[in-house]
Amino acid sequence: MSGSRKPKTFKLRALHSQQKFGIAGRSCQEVLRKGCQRFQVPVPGSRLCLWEDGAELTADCFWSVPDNAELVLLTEGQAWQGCEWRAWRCPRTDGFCLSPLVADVSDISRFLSVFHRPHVGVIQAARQLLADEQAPLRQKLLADLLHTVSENIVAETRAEDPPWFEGLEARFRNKSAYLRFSCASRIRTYLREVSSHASAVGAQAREEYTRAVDAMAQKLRAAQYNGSYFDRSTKAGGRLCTPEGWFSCQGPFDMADCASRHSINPYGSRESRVLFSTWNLDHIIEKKRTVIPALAEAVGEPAGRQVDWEYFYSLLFTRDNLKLVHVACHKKTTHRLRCDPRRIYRPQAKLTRRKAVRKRP
DNA sequence: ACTGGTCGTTCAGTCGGCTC
DNA sequence: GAGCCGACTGAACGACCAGT
Repeated sequence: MSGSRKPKTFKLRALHSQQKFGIAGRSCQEVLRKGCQRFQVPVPGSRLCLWEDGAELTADCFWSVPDNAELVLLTEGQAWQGCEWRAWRCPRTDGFCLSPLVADVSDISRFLSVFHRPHVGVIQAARQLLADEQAPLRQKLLADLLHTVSENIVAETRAEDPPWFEGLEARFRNKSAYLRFSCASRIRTYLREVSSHASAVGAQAREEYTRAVDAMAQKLRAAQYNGSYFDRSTKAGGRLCTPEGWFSCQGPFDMADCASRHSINPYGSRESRVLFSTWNLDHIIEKKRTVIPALAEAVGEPAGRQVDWEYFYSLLFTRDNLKLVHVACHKKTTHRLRCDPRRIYRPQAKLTRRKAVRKRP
């Protein structure tokens, strides 16, 4: 009879092993044989137990075990009492519930999945625990948990998530528009700083400096001050976040990535929005110490060459030279990086060629 | 009403000079 | 050499104002 049935599937692991393998068979013996082969252990003396409660898998109960049940392969002399359980009071029924303790990577993964669509009971239980909690560490863990599960990331408009907009001007009607504004505002400040440096440039070079700044300002206006970097509704490539609004720290200026794996979703809650304002756009090649002085110097000694303002534009206002970093990854020490001397002026060959083309009738 | 610019302020950190 | 202090840097925000 069992021969006509579809093979039963299991997840099998060896005792104390983190790795699990999918395995299927039409009988207890078949699964055991395949399992022994997989883990390179002898069949004689080996047996299969349910991971959950340690009960031995026998021919009698083989077909009644749920599909994809987790099994532990035990060799001679080994024993498995089942995973550890802990009791907790369910706020819904006010009765005790049992759940397995976190044991390995896949279990943690399952544990984390609770936060995607948290059961109302989980939230209530956490609230109740937090209300009575005195230990700071547990307070923090519970508060973080509650904060995470109460985020309303999907909501976009003021009507959908009024608390998110608390303290913001009425003109901001959706989250993306506000974050777009916030980014553009930061970048406008950079432009203002570049512009205000004109007074420090020698009188002769000032005109050229102002011309370069004007060109950059025009390009920046056309790009809407690159506000799209913070706007999750922008298409990929134009934003620094995921379509859901998650930003990841890009790490200190001298590192390829963030060792602490900082991340944030300012779209989730008012608190996250406020916290996000402490994240910085860090110039890899420093704006004030390096880029602005280099631009001022370049316009001062052109020697017939034309300053490549677009190169400076990319250094000052674009992600080519900007890293979004958590405040802890924002190193304020001198970066000691220089502008690329080959890119400060437009290539001479091109200029000559352009002039030549212009001279033609 | 919206957009964009300006100004003042805050905060955290680095750096160099000075004093003990 | 250690500690203090002021100047400076980098980044951000809110309030206010002017133009469209």
